[in-house]
Amino acid sequence: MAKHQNLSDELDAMFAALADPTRRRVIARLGAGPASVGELASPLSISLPSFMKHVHSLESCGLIRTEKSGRVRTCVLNQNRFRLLTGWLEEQRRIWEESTDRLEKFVTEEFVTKEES
Amino acid sequence: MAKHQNLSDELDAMFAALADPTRRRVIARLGAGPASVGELASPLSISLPSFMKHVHSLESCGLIRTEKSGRVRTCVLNQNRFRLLTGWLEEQRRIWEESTDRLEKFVTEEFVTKEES
DNA sequence: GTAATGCTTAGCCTTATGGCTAAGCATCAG
DNA sequence: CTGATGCTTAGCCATAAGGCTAAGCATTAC
Repeated sequence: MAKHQNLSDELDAMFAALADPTRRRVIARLGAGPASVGELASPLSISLPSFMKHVHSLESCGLIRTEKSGRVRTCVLNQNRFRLLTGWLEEQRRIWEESTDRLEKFVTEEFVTKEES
Repeated sequence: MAKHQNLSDELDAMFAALADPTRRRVIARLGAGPASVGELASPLSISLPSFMKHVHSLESCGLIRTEKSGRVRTCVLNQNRFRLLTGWLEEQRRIWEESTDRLEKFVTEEFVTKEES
């Protein structure tokens, strides 16, 4: 039930979740549509208990949602969640582009100043 | 000297590097321009040796570059490196949008078929 | 009702991560 | 040349991550 904490903790969990090729593969597979735990695990030479840890990691950071029906647990991608990631990355780009702009403005002003003198 | 491995390992390292608030703070600060290790560490109640581990983590995954001049090590952001991340994220989006398109096409065709019959 | 299926729980093991202190080493300032 | 500065190295420690096996527990198929 642990609901979303602050943004920083959420980013921690999402970036950590994506820092593993198995979990990125799951994400990529789920992009094509929902799948059961068994379907997701079968192409991955790894035991099911180990695989379940990856599923929990992805679910607890919100990147996927899962639901159990009968004995089958189905996983679906939660696309909205990716906005937090792209949002952070875009923010970084904004910061450095702003700073680049300032530098260019400065250089231009210096240049003009020198030209004028 | 360990040069870049395969894309998957590079993504592992970069996502892992970003899964830590201290390192994200460093990235954000460097967006505004280069800084020395000391400048970066001073606002962060953490020992210098501990902080250096974060610097190394960021450098070894390529997100920053550093250079030592005299006794000062200066760090700069390596913006290009972010393309690998945004590239992967965009690829995921492409996958799921493609699949959504296919679904819409299917639904439309079903609808047309039923209308025609 | 029995057996197979699909996941789950429990618990163990090894390695990686991220913090620390203490001590070292190369510059730079005076 | 001596001391302060700025980073570095070495090494310790606690916790978390990610793998495994063995065993359990509902559901579904026969």
